[in-house]
Amino acid sequence: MREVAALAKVSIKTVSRVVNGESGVSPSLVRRVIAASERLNYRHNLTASSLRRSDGRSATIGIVLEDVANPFSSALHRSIEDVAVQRGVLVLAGSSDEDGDRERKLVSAFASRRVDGLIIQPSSQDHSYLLSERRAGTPIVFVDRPPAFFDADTVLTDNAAGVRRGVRHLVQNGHRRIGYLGDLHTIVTAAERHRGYVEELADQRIEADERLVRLDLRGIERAEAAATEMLGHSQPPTALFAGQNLVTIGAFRALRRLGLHQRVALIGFDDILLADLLEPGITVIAQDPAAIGRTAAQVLFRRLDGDESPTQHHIVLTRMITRGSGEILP
Amino acid sequence: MREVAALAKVSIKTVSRVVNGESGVSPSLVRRVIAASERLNYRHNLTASSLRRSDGRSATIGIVLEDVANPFSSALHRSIEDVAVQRGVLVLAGSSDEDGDRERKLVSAFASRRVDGLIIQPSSQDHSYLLSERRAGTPIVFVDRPPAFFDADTVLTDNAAGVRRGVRHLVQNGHRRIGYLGDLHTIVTAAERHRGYVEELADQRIEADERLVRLDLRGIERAEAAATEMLGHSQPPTALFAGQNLVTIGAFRALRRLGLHQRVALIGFDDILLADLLEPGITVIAQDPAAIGRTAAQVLFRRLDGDESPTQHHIVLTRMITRGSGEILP
DNA sequence: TTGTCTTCTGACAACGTTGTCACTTGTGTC
DNA sequence: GACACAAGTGACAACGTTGTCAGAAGACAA
Repeated sequence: MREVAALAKVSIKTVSRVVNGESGVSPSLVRRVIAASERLNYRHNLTASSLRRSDGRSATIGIVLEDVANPFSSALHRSIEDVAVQRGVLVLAGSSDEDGDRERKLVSAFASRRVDGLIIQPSSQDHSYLLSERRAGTPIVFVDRPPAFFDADTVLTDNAAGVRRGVRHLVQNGHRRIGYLGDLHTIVTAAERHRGYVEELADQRIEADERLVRLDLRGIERAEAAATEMLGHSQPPTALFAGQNLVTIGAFRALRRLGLHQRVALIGFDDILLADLLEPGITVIAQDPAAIGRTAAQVLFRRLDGDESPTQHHIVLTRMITRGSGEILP
Repeated sequence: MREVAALAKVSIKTVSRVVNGESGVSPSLVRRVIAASERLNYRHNLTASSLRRSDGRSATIGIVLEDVANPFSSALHRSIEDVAVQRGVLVLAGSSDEDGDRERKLVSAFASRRVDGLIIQPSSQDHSYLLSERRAGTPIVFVDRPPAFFDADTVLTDNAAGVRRGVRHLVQNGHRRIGYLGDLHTIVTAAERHRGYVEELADQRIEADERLVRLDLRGIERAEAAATEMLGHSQPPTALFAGQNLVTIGAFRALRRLGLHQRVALIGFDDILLADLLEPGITVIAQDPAAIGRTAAQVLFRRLDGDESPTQHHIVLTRMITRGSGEILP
């Protein structure tokens, strides 16, 4: 910047004004400064700028995802990015791998780089550690799952309602013995989905049968094994509800291997790429990650613009996509 | 930092030494400084640090992907992140959407934030604009596709060889009329894959038939339409090679709709989630995005560690995964 | 002419760090 | 006891910017 100022024969302050597009610089000087910048290949240093600026903004936000490569998380990432670019804000992303410790380390690394805001898909069981960030003025929005021991804006899917919708669909098709396969019960969303199953059965006056419920199924193989076992019982379910992505795939594999995929109904939570090309196509309760990410980013930027209203809790609705597997009759 | 120094009754320089883990500070002072930092909830400011540091490192790299939410790109992202975290480096990611202009804007935004290095999955047709970054000392690595008008380290898939392997597999199974469906020919990798098809047919002494080649198929629908049309000819192909992800899905849809999925062979480039659950399972030439990302990150960090050897060009091999669709006989 | 106001410009300090260098101890050697 | 040397510590400037404030130059009215 000093060199540009020297070449343009102005003070560095005037260069700063031009670079920041401030008004009150005569057109002739603006031209000279721009010409000098281009000739010297000058690039504005945002880190120095944010250090000096009164608001200290870095035009960067940090997001903690479960895994940047996981389809749900990366869809969140993309829709957050789309809102951010419109404001010239860049996104630092990191994967927590369902590990509270990595989540904390990422937040700390983001904080060291003075991000303007944080969006977190939480893994940790206790978010009181975020109090210091909050005190430093960093807005924080939680997506997909609520925080624990910490009050903050959230954007969540209505998990229980989505499951209830799917279970009701199965009941309406005449099913009474509906199996449930769920993810780790410690994950809040998984617990919510299981609650939806239990409540809908109760509402439909169908007696709960604990032999038809298997939780803590992490990954495709576990789910496949559990489904295979459940279908081998003397009174097997006539329909299955799978509470998560990979669990759905595992359940479908089990049905296929047992030759039951055209006889036992299946509904899964979360859409699956190519689900329409399978035989039968898999009926799912689809989340809307793009809407979740977009909403979260909008809430975050409103906070950055000074919105100090009480914490907001947004719910994004699910949608049932019928493709065949959920419409198999008992 | 000043406050911490005051509370610990030392100079701010000593606090700096402790924060950076420099040797030569007596244990008692280290304890006092750490205690004071914790009491004041002090957080090291990396932006100020990198501004002052002689090497100017920000412990942040920037990556330009085609789309952070696309499975191939996000797998790259994840494997780059895995290498970066080990060095305490964070990743700024952005999507170019196959648009050279967005690519340039992202690079410029990264440069303003003084990233230590760049990894680019290029969209632009001319990378000479990167000369100024190079001159500023920022190492740059290209992944998936080579740069144009610019010499830099690359990590690429051997596209042509992968396609040849698949086509050879079809020929060995007795096919002579093999259709080719490809992505935009302006994308270098797509052109390479098409070249592999042409060359392997020539090697196998099979005459090229231009009615069996359709390029510039962007997206599932286009591919589905082109495949449908090609299969309707008087002398239809007995096998199809699909040069890209979505093209494979489109081709499979067309085969299914025409009831030919058990009669016409299909091999696709790039693996597809759930391809094993379809009927038949789809045989693919699988890339290894994790290996590409890992290698690229390793090359980048070696450059950051001072490696000034001539530009390196790494090739990551493909793997054929047979699942049934490629083993259908004519 | 003088005074007042507006518009443009620049000098200087400061943001939170770290590199440089000089100073103060303490230890060991002759 | 004098001296050299190592280890620990701090004062100060500097990194590249922007906020503050003051001053110069010109326009206009009295």
